[in-house]
Amino acid sequence: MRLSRFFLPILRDDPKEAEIVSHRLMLRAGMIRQSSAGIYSWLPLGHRVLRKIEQIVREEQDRAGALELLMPTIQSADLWRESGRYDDYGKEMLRIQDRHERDMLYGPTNEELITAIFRDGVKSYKDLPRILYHIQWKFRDEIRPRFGVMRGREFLMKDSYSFDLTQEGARRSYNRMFVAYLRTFARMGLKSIPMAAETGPIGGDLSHEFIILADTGESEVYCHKDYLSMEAPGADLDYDADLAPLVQSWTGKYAATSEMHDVARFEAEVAETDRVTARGIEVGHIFFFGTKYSEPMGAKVQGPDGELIPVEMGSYGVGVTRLVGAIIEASHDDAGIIWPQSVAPFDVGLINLKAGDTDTDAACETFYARLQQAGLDVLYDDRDDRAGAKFAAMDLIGLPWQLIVGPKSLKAGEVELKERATGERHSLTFDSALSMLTAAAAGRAKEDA
RNA sequence: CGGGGCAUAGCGCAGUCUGGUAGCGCACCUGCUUUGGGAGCAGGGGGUCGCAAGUUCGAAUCUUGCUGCCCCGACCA
Repeated sequence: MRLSRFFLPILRDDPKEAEIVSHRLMLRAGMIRQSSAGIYSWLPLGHRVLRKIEQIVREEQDRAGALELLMPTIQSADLWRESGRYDDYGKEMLRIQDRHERDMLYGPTNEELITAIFRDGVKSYKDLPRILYHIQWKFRDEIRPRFGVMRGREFLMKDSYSFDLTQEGARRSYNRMFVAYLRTFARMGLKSIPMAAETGPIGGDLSHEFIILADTGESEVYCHKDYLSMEAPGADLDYDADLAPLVQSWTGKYAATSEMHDVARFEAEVAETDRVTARGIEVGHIFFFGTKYSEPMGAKVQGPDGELIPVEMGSYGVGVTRLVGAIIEASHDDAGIIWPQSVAPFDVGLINLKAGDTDTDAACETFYARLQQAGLDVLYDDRDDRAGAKFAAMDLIGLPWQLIVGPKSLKAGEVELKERATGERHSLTFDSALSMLTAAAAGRAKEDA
């Protein structure tokens, strides 16, 4: 993509309404614009990141055996009356009427809808277990939206729902999603830690929040320091194997958000030198809720003995739009965003330091073509602008690599390759730079495999 | 929903107290000079001053009502 043809409305000054760093940077980098409180338009740069995150989530869901579908944003109130939540949900739910004055709502979540779909389509225990998911816009009329896309009213969410015959089966589904989440967040360059969360109506230990650590995170978290060095399972993981030991290894030590924090337990279970107190952002939440919806809504299957059994369900959410902000909170510096390679809107920014100079232009055109041929996503800054302005813009939007091409280095037969994360710059031939870049991209592809 | 604040050009702001027909920086357009970390000079374009009513010869400025947005708290992926 040539920057001269792209839509990238960068702001030099901080918009005053943006308090936290991710919100400021997203506005300044031309990723989003606010439409109204807690509702945002995603501009091309932001949209690219959103799609990349969505795709990683999708791939890991698929890998774990979940099946993608797509449910509507607008739902009928009748379904919610079946579960009893129409009256319980309160003002967070956006209620609307169609032209026939039928009560409708903009879905804040999809338990009712998925349960209805499931109940109409599945009658036998032989069709279990299943995990279904979709990635869809939700609306929750938060009392006070804030922090940009981190707590918007309209947000993109991946929500999965598991259906099992027994609680033991539900635990296996839960473990699948648990492990899928470890991989999902790791692929985005995030350190995520599962933390025990408030258990639902069923109780038990099947509820976890996935927290990523960021200095500017909204909640205080406490955990054993071993979690910081644990590696998410690799791509060779067999989801059909018994995942319980793996889940156990990620839940065996102390980890809690401030709501669940128990100082006495923390101090008893974790040696003083192993205690970590940090700040975190919740990016995923998984829980088991048994027959809460299947019972009242009649989602039952026939068991081997012919009896009707309400299915055991769980639900598993990932805040896709929130992740965009969360990644920035976890990865930025004074100059701007620092995208992990896997979610970066482009792999590399090609900077023409002297647009209009025949030799430099020609070299850049060649490099641009060759980078693309190598399968790299390139943002080519071909604008006639000052070097400083180009550096500043490229640092702000945070592409992982900058390939800097100017007459001086060209004369020496070289280009400069700058790594955004470290600021390190290497002078080298274009061919060497190209192999470094393709190696970095290959590394990313390998993680994905 | 309680408390506080803001609303003037794309962004950041001044002007409001003391009414006289809108200004600054950045961004944008044109030209010249510049050119490796947000250049200089000159010339330009862009605003129903959030909306509505009122007071007045005259309202960004005063009065009343409304709306939107932000911050702090209770709630959340």
